[in-house]
Amino acid sequence: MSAQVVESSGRRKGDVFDSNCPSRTVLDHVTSKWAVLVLAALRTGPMRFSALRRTIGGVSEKMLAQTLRTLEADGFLDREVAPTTPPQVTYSLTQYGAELTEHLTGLVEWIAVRMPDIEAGRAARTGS
Amino acid sequence: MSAQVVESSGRRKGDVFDSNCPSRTVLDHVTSKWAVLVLAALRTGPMRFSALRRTIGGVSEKMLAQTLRTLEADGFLDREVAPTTPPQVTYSLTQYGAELTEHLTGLVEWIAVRMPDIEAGRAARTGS
DNA sequence: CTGTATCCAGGTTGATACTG
DNA sequence: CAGTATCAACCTGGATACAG
Repeated sequence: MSAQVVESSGRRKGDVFDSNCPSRTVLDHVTSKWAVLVLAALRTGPMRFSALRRTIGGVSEKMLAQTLRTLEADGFLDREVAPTTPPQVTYSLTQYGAELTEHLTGLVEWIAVRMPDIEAGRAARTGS
Repeated sequence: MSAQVVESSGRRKGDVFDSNCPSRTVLDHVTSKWAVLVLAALRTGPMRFSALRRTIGGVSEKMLAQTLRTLEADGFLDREVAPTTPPQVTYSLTQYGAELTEHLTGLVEWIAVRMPDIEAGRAARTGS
């Protein structure tokens, strides 16, 4: 799993530490402010644009659309348009998206659970 | 684990979907471009400033220092200064930092492993 | 409803120079 | 070595208006 080709630079292929590696681009995409929340929201099932907008507090239409397009281009999201009037667009996780989201939600839930301890620690350091 | 207090807004306490929740701040910190890489780098052991700078491709001194200060304030990093000349500053993960990093590296490694498939999928969509 | 286009303010980043 | 200060450039992101 960690046995990989070593280049002259001393970095491994697929290494996120390499600023020229494509995986850095993907990493930036999925760890972007809104992408994390979009993926987390879709984890429980497909959602429409407006539902995502309502679920994710503080997101603008522009940022949501932009994030959705990026994630779709990366192959993490499927976009399905119902030819009705008005149109209904539903987003869902692809298989890759679902795998990715498992890792992300693990992170998100850990933060949610540990948040009280984190804040307490911060307050203690500020106080001392 | 998922049983939490429901507020009038319909959001759960500690919910990252709430734009006013402190956990959103922490989430933004740890998913920021450089924080992910700093934490991943420190996973294998303590490192000094210059070593981090070398390891993480493309990071500037300013951004590295800024990221380190944020993570330290959040309680994920310890900063130890050796009173020598020139000074040597070593960074290491706290217990929280180590837990957090486990989740992050899971994500990072998944991306590294899946990268070929992701790129192939992207190429296929572009071509069609 | 689900976007896209445009404009613009503000924050983030990087280069550079400087300090302990 | 390990930063901090400053400044300009870039990009992000929000508001608004408009389109399919």
